[in-house]
Amino acid sequence: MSTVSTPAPQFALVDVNNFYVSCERAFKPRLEGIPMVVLSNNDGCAVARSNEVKALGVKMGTPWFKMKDLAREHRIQAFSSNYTLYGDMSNRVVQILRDFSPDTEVYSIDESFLRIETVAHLYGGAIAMGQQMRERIKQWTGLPVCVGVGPTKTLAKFANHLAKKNPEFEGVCDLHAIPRPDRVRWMSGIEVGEVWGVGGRIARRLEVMGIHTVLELRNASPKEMRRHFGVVMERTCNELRGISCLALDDIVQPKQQIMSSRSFGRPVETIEELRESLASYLSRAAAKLRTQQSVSAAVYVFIQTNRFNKDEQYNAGLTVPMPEPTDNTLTLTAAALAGLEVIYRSGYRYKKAGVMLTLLSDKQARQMSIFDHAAVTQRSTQLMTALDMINRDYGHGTVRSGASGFTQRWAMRNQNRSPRYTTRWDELPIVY
DNA sequence: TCTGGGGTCCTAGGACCC
DNA sequence: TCTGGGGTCCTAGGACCC
Repeated sequence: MSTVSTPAPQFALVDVNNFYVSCERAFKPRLEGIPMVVLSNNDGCAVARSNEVKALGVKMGTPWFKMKDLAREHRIQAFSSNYTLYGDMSNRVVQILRDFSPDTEVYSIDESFLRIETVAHLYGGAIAMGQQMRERIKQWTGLPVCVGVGPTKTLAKFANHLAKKNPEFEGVCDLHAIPRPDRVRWMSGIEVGEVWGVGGRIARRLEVMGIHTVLELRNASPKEMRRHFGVVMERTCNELRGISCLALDDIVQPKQQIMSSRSFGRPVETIEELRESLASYLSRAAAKLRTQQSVSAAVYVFIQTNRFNKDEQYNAGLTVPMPEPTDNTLTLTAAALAGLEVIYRSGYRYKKAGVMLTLLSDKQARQMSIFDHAAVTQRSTQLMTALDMINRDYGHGTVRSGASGFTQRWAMRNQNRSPRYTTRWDELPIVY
């Protein structure tokens, strides 16, 4: 009989408050306290809002043109998104977190899960550990984070929500440290739609069943949840009860599909411009494909008109199988453009186009086709490696296929992007 | 004039096989 | 006249996430 008891799992969820907004503020402290938003690609929607803007009732995803009046009235500052900067800041936060616990899952650009049950005591417990994470991340990157701790991922998310919304937690909430009656009170005060895994659709159906709050979902029967909504909801329900069903995904799995698409800065009608844009998206997707050392056996290409317009709509997509899996930008581009020829119809004003690489597999393990030619494959790999190196060192798009065009009049709008402070020598911040 | 982009997992139902 | 049923694989679509 073993006398060694494994400690119960303890998950921490660390997320950066208003991540994109906070990244901008880290380099322009004068923006602190000023209402501001960061806009999606094409300066379309607000995808990050400062607390001041949230207080004005602006919802996530509000189109910028719809809030212009409000913006004028309250002097809301708007920034175009600067993904190079955000990606780099995100990596810095993850580096810091890995020092606290090696069992770290990077869940999204601004959130990580950590398993902390074996290390929390080194810092004086979960709450003290959370406070030290906050301090170090603030000091080293300038970013504010909140920490939620619980026995399951779903409860850690819930705790994080409490930490974010309620100042009395001082940015760190450990559910275990909250007395039971208080936990019940917190759970009964928050809408069921806030639970991780419960989206708008399911929340509405739950409401009809009389389940309105987190507590009511926690107290529902998991079996019944499964009957109505499937295994995902059964798991969510169990996780709320403290039964851990979702493990930490600390090993990064290669993506199963890689997408690149954009809305155009203005309507596009000609096939020439669609060709250019698709070639340019494809080179991004293929570069990502090579980064994860995969090859793709099929390219999906699609074009769409503006669904918000009253014009006649045309949406089309086509999957083009590759004769053999490849990571070569030029081969994949040829396939995508062949697909475009099939689906293109003239006479429409296109708003968006994109490509998706699918049927991905590991490049090393790939089956050689009988037509495969070692020398050809090797030349292709060398060419792509050189391309990736140049674009890495001199900025993406430095070397690209001629098919992607030179003027790129279809390119997205991006009117107010901040400098890429941390990744470009010529855009370094200057301190006077 | 202006409305993002990139993912995952699950399930139902059809195709196909024996 | 009688015209099965179960298993597996694949795909499309729905739901969710940030």
